[in-house]
Amino acid sequence: MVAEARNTANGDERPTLSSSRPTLRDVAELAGLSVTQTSRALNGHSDVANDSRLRAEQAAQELGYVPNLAARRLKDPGSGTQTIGVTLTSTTQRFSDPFLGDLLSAMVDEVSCHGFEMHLFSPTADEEPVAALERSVRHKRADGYVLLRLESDDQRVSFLSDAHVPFVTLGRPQTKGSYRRVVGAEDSLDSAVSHLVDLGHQRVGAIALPPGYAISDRRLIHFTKALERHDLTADESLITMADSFQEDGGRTAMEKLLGHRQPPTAVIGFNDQLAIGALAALSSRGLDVPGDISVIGFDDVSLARFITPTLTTLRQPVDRLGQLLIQQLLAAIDDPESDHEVVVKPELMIRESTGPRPTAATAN
Amino acid sequence: MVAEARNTANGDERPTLSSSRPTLRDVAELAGLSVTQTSRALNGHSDVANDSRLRAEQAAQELGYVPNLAARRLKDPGSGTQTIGVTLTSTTQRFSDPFLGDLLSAMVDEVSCHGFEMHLFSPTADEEPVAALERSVRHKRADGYVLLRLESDDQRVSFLSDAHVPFVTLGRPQTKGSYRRVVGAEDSLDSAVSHLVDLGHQRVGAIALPPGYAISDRRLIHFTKALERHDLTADESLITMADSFQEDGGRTAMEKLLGHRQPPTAVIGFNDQLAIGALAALSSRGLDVPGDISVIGFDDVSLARFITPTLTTLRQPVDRLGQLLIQQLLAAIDDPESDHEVVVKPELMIRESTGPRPTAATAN
DNA sequence: TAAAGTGTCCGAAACGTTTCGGAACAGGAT
DNA sequence: ATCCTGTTCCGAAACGTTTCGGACACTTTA
Repeated sequence: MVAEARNTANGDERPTLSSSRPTLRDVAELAGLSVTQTSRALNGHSDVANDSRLRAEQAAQELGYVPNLAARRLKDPGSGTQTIGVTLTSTTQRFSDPFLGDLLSAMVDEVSCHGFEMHLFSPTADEEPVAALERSVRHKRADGYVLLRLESDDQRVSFLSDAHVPFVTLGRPQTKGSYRRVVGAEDSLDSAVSHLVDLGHQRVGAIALPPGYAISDRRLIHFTKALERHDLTADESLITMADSFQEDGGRTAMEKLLGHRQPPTAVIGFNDQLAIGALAALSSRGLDVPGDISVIGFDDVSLARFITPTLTTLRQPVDRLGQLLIQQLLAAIDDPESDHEVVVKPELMIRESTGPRPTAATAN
Repeated sequence: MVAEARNTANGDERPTLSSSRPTLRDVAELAGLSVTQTSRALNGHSDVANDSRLRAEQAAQELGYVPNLAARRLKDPGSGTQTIGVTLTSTTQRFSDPFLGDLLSAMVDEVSCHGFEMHLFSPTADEEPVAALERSVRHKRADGYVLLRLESDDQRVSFLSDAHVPFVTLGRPQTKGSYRRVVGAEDSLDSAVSHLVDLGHQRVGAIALPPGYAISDRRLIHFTKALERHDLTADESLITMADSFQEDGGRTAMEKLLGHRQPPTAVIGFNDQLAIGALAALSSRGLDVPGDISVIGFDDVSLARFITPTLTTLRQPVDRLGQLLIQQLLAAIDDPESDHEVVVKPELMIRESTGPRPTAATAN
């Protein structure tokens, strides 16, 4: 009878498709229930009869009911936004890096698998990196955050820790605190150095990432450790800091190394873009790779297999990294004060850019 | 008297700083105003005394008041989310393309300049491309959308048009409707062909983007037009569709072209990744670029300057594209039914990968 | 003096949801 | 009859904001 009253009231064919979205009240009327019961039915509470639940669900279906998130959040601020935030450090450190681009793609996919959405933001030009994050947190835009391109002593980590907001990091900053993180294996660079030593190289140089980032320090430390483990003298002058994460940084760094009075016979770029920049520098000097000098990269971006020579590099399983980051973050959202570290081991992909140490070692 | 009652009720020193965020009521009490007036003061309405406005602002400042977005949106659904949505077509078409990565970066920057946030999403593996968009629209997650990687007859365009949701596209789909779009200049490929003709080339091949995308068709049309304009016969067999946007697609396409009984002496890849894949194919065949064959790309990703040989390519001003997309979208949000097209002209960057037509033309 | 206008203010209602407290009812045990 | 238990239901309040309509005190105009 209630249903009948509804039908005549609303017109014949269509159930109030008129203006805006149907509300819970509309569903309740159609189902012949109170708003309360309809809410409980749709949210799977226990004290609702099976029959009622069915009617409620069917009515919701029929009306194309979609709950109003604003209202829900207003009533129950703890309900969360079903959104995760991803933040970049600065406007100049961006997705030009194909590694970051791929990582982002992987994260987007994993996020939607879990029914979440992704919120992406960066500080404006005149802001501190942490400012954009503060804004997002204040507005409760996301349930948790992924921090990329960590700085050595990253303010964002301490801010989120203090605010008790869940987050996950790629890489391990110096900042103390309990949180979840995904990091590369400690000994990743060892296999690269090992490979070079097997080929007879003694003087192994490095093009390091710009200082100030957590990952820069880490890779540097593991590189020197790897050298020591192979009884090579860690010659400080064979390590050059690049001034960017991109190809041009790699090129100028390589040129600096070639100016050395006794240049290395092999060089490891701490990411693929740096290595590719190094290759460009070598090519324009007329040097042959790997004939005159061997080059190794880090990340294994898709391009590494398509340049000439193809690039020997430490492969990071970028899809898996993205998945892990999101999974860890969701775990952190469920259990805020947790502390966990997932280690992922890069794998050396041997290609054309590495070869035996040249016999007459003095190039240039 | 009201203020006095308030004070005694709340205790002496602190104005209810206890637990969660301060509300408008707290600000009002501190300012000695009604909630109504405080709201109007903070929102810059006209019927509030200067003195009151000052007190309200100061109180808000002191309490660190941040308006509750959920409540605001609940009351006034037209107020918008200050968010724009960016959607990708499918999970496999992602930011591996450095062009898309750079574009996204540019958009993120521009978005934050305008005080907006960005919402990024993609359909899950088993969804239609339009499904993720529908979800986002239903939940009113964003005020408008940027559509990338448009398909020839893109369902998302018609869906958003029908739903009267503002959006902007990169490229021009076939779907009719009035909306804003940013497109490359019609004659972009003409300068590339012109350059090759100047170098004496007669047989110019193309590695086209996979079919089904708006941009694929467009570039193809302009390519053949450019050939005609230079009185070259448009030999269909010299045009190969790549089966992906990435390097491997370019490689296999190039190999196919090399299998031609009379291969082209110059090839244009319709994006840089395809061109780089082509270079890889040529290199593994032992062919010299540009000695044996010239190669041109499209986009000018940062890498184009660092491979060997450096890549002649049509530069897309990616930062400007990103800015324009966002600006157009914001304009569309202000004026929903607008129709506008912004044309951006790519510029030919001549580098090492193009040279004179080889004298003994029959390679291989 | 009355009417009309101006500048400033406020109470109350509304947005759509969830939840608290209790009500109505059935059945079984006392 | 009375009490208890359990199931199913609902009214009303609450979340924090904006806005509608009206109110008050003054000043200007007729």
